[in-house]
Amino acid sequence: MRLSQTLLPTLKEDPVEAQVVSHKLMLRSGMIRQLGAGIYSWLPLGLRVLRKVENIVREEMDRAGAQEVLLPAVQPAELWQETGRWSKYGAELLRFKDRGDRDFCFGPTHEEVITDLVRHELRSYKQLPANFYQIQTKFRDEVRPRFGIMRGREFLMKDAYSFDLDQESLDNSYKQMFTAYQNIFKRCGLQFRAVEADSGAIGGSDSHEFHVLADSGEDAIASCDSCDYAANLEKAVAGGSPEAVPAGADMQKVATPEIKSIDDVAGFFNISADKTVKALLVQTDKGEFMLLLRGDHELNEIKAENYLDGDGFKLVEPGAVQKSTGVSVGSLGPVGATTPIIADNSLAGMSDFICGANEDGFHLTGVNWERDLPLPKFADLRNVQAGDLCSRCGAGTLRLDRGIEVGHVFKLGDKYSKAMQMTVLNQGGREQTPLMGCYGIGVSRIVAAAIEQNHDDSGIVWPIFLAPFHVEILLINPKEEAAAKLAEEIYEYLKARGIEALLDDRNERLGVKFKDADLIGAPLRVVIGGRGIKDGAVEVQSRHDGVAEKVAIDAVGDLLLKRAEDLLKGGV
RNA sequence: CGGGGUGUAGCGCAGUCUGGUAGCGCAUCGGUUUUGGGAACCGAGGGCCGGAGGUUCGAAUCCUCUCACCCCGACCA
Repeated sequence: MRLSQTLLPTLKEDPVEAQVVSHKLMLRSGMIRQLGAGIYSWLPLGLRVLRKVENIVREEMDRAGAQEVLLPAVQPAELWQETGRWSKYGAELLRFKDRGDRDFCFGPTHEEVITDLVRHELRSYKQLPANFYQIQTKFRDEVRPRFGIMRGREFLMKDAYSFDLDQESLDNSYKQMFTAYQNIFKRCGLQFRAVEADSGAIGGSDSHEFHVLADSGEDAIASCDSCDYAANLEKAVAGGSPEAVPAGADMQKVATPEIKSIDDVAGFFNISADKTVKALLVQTDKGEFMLLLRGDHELNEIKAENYLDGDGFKLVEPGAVQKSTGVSVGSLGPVGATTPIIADNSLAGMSDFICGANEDGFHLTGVNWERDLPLPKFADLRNVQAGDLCSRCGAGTLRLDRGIEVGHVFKLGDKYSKAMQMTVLNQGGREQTPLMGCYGIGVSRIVAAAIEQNHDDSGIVWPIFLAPFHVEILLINPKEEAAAKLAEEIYEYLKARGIEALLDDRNERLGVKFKDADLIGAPLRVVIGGRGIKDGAVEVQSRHDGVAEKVAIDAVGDLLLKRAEDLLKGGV
């Protein structure tokens, strides 16, 4: 590609709206431009990278035996009503009507559509297992889109859906996808980790997320320092239930005016927060519940919601707490409470703890189970913290990292196939509901994630397989005839041998070209013209380490070819 | 959804408090000189000041209503 004929609007300065480095660099390097909140146009440079990711994903999916299809982006409401998701999916689902006043949505995911297709077309167990995938634009009307392409509303996603006759076969399909995903992220040059996950709104049982490790990641992931346990924060479980310690103090009611938060309480009694117990009032369609957590722990709403198994889970507003219990939130406590109580596992061994007295302006000290209040139900309700014991091996401790979720695999079971009455005839000639799996990859998000992991102060440092170009040919001055001719020759030479080259043949000053080349981040660069050419030499430079070397003109074509091929072989 | 902020030339901003008919830097176009890390000088073009309504002799500026975008929060007892 010739830069003189390409739309590549680079920016000297960081755009004010960009918070994270990938967003800044994608704007500065002219890869994308924003059209609306969470909606972006892809310019030629960005599109090339997007296509690279897409092709890697496509190749690995094909290799894993999946078949590519393309499903409609616009979907009729009827399908979503069949599975109940039309009412359940909420405001994230972009809905609209056609001219006949019929309801439609722009697909945020495609379980319904693929199941509908397959229930009409698959009749026999002999056609299973089957796995269909597509690479397509999705729309999710996110509460708060941010970080550019990282959390956009419109984004490019690869989604795959597997159909198997029985659990064993599903397990196998799942494993195949898991392996394919590892291959994909490796080829993209990403540092990633697969973690256990909650299956969330899409539903199902087994589930893993693939996270690219980055400080700017929106998700927290926990991993054990001594075994291979890794899970996202929603799912991670801390191990080691503490031994019960016998009571040593009497229960006392203490006046605590203006003491509301756990920090206040800990400060007032001059103790650490882990000696306190906090009470939270939540509600579901099954009524109100009081949840108890150690003062220094955080509620994990997903765990609580799963445990209570009711719809409409939410924290009761402070005002409503007052109305319901007669106590303000700051003094809420379990002793004498009339709402059903569920306590986090970590409270099982606690003794002599401090909690709200269920009376405004008072707390209780020296509280003990069974003596002062009945033993409640215990459950895992909290987020793990760094340093917690590992629940898998019991020996290691957990650490927390930030991750960008780039892939997610689920075992859906028969959730959708059953709801949509998809059956095939089994070997015995009876109708049987197949089991499904679904497998997503955020294709556009990978582009951002890759930049988060591969950049320096000057710009992007692309891993070879995602690089928009393998080589940038930097022609110092197009008016310098010998140099221009040489640049053209190298350009054609590389192109003919399958090496993607960008020729900067613009009539720009040298500094501008260098800055843009750094931003764009092609792994290899050759500088042609100026003082070098008089000595019969050009300069070959690696973006990765910045090392430059003088190369004789005759040798440069082959050297670049070799360098590029080495990189492509090594996948760096 | 709640709170905060910003909309003025392609981009970044000043002007708004105190109304008088729009300016700066970068970018763009023409010219001259320059040419190994974002050049210098001379000249030029480009804006119904987010939109609608109102107040006024007069509105970017004051009032009302809207739309868009950005940030923070929605993990707290």
